[in-house]
Amino acid sequence: MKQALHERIRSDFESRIRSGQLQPGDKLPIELDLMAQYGCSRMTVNKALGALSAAGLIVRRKRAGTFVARPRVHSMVLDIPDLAEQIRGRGQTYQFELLSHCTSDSGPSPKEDKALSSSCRHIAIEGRHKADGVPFALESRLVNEAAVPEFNNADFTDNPPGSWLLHHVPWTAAETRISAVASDEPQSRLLGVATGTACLQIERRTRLASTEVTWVRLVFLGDAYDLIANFGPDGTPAGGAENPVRNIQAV
Amino acid sequence: MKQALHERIRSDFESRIRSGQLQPGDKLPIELDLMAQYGCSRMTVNKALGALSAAGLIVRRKRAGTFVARPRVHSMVLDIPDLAEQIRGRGQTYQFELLSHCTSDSGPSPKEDKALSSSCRHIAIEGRHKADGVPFALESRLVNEAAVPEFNNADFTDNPPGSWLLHHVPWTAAETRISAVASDEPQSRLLGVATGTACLQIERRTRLASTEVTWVRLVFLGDAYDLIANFGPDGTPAGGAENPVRNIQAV
DNA sequence: CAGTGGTCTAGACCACTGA
DNA sequence: CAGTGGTCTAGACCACTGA
Repeated sequence: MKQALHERIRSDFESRIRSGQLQPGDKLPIELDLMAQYGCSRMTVNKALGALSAAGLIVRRKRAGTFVARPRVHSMVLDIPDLAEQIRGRGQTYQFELLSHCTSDSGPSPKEDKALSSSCRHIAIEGRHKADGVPFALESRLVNEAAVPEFNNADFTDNPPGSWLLHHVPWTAAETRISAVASDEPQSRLLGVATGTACLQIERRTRLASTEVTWVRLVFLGDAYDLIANFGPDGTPAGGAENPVRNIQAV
Repeated sequence: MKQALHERIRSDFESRIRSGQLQPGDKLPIELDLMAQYGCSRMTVNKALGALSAAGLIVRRKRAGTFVARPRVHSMVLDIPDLAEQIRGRGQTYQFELLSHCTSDSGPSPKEDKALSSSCRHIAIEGRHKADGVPFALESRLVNEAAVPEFNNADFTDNPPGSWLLHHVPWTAAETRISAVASDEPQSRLLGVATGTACLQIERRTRLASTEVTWVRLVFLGDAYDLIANFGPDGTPAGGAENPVRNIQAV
């Protein structure tokens, strides 16, 4: 496949920056020079540099020129694992075990009162994620029935509800909260560990425009699960993350 | 300040998508129609839609047209807090307490053997983060002395080493690992909690091109700290995150 | 005040792909 | 095979700002 010229210019400079050949603060050639170097019009050069600027790799200042950005980090890119895919990628068997599944007209249980607005019918799911038959995570989920009518007919033996939703439901925004918690008594029983075991807890609310679609809380055994985030300057994903699942066997 | 036309077109459609007025799968007008609507040239329309496409909000297919994207999440944007800033933003006093600070020619301690390549001189720091005088996190850090010669003269009373490095050292890539751990005995003593308390552990390696700059491990009290991530389709930050620090008082 | 980037035009030819 | 987006040109005028 033939590469567009603006894309070649862009990736030329991206690799020079990522390799360290161009370091933060270094000056790039002015557009006029790049036109000559690449034998193209100014718009083509401008498109390439505009993309780098939008990605935060360079900073452009009138009259002064174009420079490699000094990174300021306020965010990074966190890879979201597909649980089933991850486990299978490690050559283990993945299994989702449905523990409970009910539809409710009333508001959510007190514990989850802020999860979804209580005015809508919702489906509540509890389940357990297993790798090679050993549980490594618990899932509590609420789904807005109005937003996802087909959810009740879904089958979760091969793919967990999260994967199913991701592939069947459009959404526009999500908020995730990551924290460490000590497992309580029921959780410990389901996970087969001592009460108070350190767990990584991930809570997420997903919306389609202003409609709440689903809320989920995942509780992972602390010594069985990691999240990995990579970033270059200003949130640009720099490299590929490897498998977030560390040592499921250690469970 | 006068807004560029391509930017106005871009934000017009972004808000229509985020508000739900345009939903995933909906078709956008073709470029020719948009030229007429906005009274501009095709390049201007193309630049606006190109930006939305690069952000993953729309999908463009030849002959078929332009459509609102069905989000596929493989990543999300995680806000990186500046600890001192966060704490002070809550009206509490922030303090970093240096517990140890030494320079070493030999390799890192066995525990951290993979942290930085042992061939270089490095500075090792141990410290404690406090909010209103109460410890809420521990920090272990290695710094490549060759990459950051000024580090030894830095003062960490007002700003922790992480903030100092962020503002003084250029870097190009970082990798972060997030997990839950149970505090060990020395950690528990320093944090003033029982051994085995659930903690959120963040490990990060930062590089400038291929040179390792610093490695850090932060251990937060689980009930004192959250991370929050927001995302729109395909990793686009959708909304602002609020303060990641939940209830420092609860320590 | 001159150098640099920001934006825009009015075209053009091409590549893809779905009706 | 025709509609749509992808890319590119050779200009233009302007806005900013640092030498």
